[in-house]
Amino acid sequence: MDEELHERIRDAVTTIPPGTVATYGDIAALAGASTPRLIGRVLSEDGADIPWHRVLRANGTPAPHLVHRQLELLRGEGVLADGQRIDLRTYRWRPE
DNA sequence: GATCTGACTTCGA
DNA sequence: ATCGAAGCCAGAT
Repeated sequence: MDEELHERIRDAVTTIPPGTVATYGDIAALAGASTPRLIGRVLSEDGADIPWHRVLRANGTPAPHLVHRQLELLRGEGVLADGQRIDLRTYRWRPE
């Protein structure tokens, strides 16, 4: 069922605690997605009711068009970005 | 149906 | 550090 994967991705993103961030690859692996691309696609479709701003790219930088928005939202949660890149080793969410 | 596009990642040069 | 190519999924044209 594709819908299950869809919801699983949303669930994984929603599971990210505040003040923490995760990469697309992490969400993909966590949700069982075969490719991180699905994460971005799902967020663009249903990323309205979930903390999509806690999802960053592999190098710690948000998407090009959302970079400004991301940094602002994250800043409000206590996640300070070093200029344009976020310290993944500091803020990266790790599932227990 | 085929083609393009898009919140991506990873490797090699 | 920068660039290009390949792999991958779903929706839109």
